[in-house]
Amino acid sequence: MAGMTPARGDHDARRLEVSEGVWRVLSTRGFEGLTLRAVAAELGASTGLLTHYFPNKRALLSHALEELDRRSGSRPRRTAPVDGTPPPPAGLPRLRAALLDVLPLDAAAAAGNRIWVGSWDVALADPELAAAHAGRYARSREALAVHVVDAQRRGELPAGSDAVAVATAAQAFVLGLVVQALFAPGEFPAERQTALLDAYLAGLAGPAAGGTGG
Amino acid sequence: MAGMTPARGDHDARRLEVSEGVWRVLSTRGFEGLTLRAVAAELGASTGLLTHYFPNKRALLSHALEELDRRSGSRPRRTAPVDGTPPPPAGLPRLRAALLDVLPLDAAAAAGNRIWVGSWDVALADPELAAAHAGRYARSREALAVHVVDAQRRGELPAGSDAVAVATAAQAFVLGLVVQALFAPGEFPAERQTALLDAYLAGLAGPAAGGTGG
DNA sequence: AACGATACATAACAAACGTTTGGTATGTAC
DNA sequence: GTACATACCAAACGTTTGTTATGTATCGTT
Repeated sequence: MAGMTPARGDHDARRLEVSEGVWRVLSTRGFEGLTLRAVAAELGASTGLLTHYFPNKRALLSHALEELDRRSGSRPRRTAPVDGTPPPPAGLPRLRAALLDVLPLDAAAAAGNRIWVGSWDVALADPELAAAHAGRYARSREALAVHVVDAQRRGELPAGSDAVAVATAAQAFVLGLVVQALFAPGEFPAERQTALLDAYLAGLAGPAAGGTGG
Repeated sequence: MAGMTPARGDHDARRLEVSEGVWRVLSTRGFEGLTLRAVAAELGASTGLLTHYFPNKRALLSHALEELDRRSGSRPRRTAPVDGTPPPPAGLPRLRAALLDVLPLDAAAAAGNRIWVGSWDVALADPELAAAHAGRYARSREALAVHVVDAQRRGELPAGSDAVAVATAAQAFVLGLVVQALFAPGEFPAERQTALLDAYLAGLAGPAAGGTGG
């Protein structure tokens, strides 16, 4: 059953397999090492296969990044787990879960984050990719802001502060922690990352007392 | 014996001019667009000039990054300004100044940060560069920790918390803010970056205001 | 004036790159 | 069975890359 007809699902499935090869090359050799030949070798195929499913290298890369975003973005493990585990209650626990989802707490998350961090160089030099990235982070901030508002309604976070600002700051915090953890994985095991995040959230909840001018 | 060859300073000065060309190419075209010919064209010279001052491309890049680090790292504008302005007092104000120095508050700082963020991809794929980066961030954290300790001694920050953890978290915060500001400069003008940082610092100072003892 | 080192420019080099081309095998439609 | 589209592989294309080789002008020293 190999090399079959064009059932539409097969085509998209094959494109996803190719994207997985792209991920593997990116996470080990970086964008600098992303060549069509490297991806083809990773798949045990030829470059002809790649050009058959994608018009050019940019399309190959864009699709891989979009697919990676869908994987780790629209289906967060901790916010809405796939197994029987119930999701954390709305409000602060769910904000915490969403932020934990970003961190490189295991090897798979580290590989994904390594790709994401690596993509920043090429994205900042390519307006189209830059817009895609900016949109992604804006959407992520909005999602976090919803959790912040929930937490404020429940009294878990001070009600006076700007929810969007809190969400933006929280995302900045985890993004920066990702970078540091990738460069010094030995110094940033999962427990330390979690502890740092919890300390950050405690700082948000702590100064509650009423007015927050500004 | 003095000066049998062209003055040593001239040689190093020329290497720095070359590095400036490297910066210009990196900040506009990214690491993907860093080629010897691009740098040569940027300098209005030939690739022969580059190979005369650097043995190969990696050395060219390493030197440019080290020089960039020395520029923005060992000579922070706000922490120890060059003009007559007095430096901010030790403790929390100086911590704030050091963190502000990281942010892309003007075009020059944005260009430098864009290079730095772009370097992460190639650095994560190159053990030698990765070690250099990890060392840089570790040193930066230590410097921040000193300011945190100062602030704790002065009662500007709660004395109970781990100074290294606070410094690490603060660096994560500004690093992540850098990334978001680079991708959405319109949404993150200097005032907003400063406001977000000040809110973060207020959160650090806030929760212990009364001193719960111990 | 002659010399050797320095400071480049010019040109060539093999390797690697993204892309194109031509071919084969296989499946569906009629 | 003919016709046509899909799914690839293998090879080649022209370009770009980092690097090397060669030439030449300049300058300090003798």
